[in-house]
Amino acid sequence: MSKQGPPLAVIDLNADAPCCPPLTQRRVPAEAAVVLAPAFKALGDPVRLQLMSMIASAEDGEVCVCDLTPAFDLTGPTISHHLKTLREAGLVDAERRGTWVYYRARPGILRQLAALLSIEPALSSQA
Amino acid sequence: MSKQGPPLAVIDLNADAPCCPPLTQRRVPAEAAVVLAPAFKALGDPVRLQLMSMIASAEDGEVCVCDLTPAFDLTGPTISHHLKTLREAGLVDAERRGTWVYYRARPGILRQLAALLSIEPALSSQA
DNA sequence: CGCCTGTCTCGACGTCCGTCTAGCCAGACA
DNA sequence: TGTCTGGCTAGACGGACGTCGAGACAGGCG
Repeated sequence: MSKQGPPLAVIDLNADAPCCPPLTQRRVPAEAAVVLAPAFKALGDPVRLQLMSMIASAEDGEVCVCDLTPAFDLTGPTISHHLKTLREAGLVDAERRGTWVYYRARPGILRQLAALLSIEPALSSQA
Repeated sequence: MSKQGPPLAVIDLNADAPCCPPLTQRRVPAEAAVVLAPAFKALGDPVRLQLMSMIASAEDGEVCVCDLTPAFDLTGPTISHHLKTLREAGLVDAERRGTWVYYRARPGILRQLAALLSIEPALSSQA
């Protein structure tokens, strides 16, 4: 392990402020690309994109898995697998309350991705 | 073929206006998810994310492949393959001029993706 | 005209992904 | 306490993906 220090830890996907300027303005650093790419990858499936949308647009900010599963022509385990992928990508959080499991979006990383793709300059806290 | 009208053709990834409201506001329709997911998938690789960034942030709006290849520890064919993936996802355009091939970003689809992830309401209708 | 440089295409190989079936665990209710 | 329902995990299989090497094609230059 001859890693040269911890240059990766600085990238916080849950921070409110974007980690990097939009990719149209400056080349994305390799470290940031390694961290952010899995999030894009997780959204790179039609089912997961819809799941993410259903979770993020939920009225109460959260959705029961029991409402997610019947919306697709897929078995329960498959939906569960996709939700796990979204969870491991840091896009959603899961919480069990009684009988049901509820999923909730993490706005921080969504902001990161949006900022990276945005055409406008990053008008956030960083001066 | 008892399709009720053409619901798929309306999704134009190169349009300036977003095809759908942000995914935090309304569930992404299945048709849109099928069209948009491949673009996210194409960005779901660290190499392609950096390639996309290098192309989109280029000074002159375009980059020569000969400037892209040496930036990675990968062979020429592999970079070419990644560029082809970006091309097939509609994210970039390629043009041969003389000896070299130049790549250029397509801002339309980038806007689509950014709008989909944005937290703010869609300020689309305004031209 | 012939050679050189730059880039893409094709084929191959190992790995990862999406989906399924089967089975297990946790909580609710009688 | 027994049973039912909801959701996750484990294992397997077919297909797609990432990478490479070899070869082909286009353009420039002497």
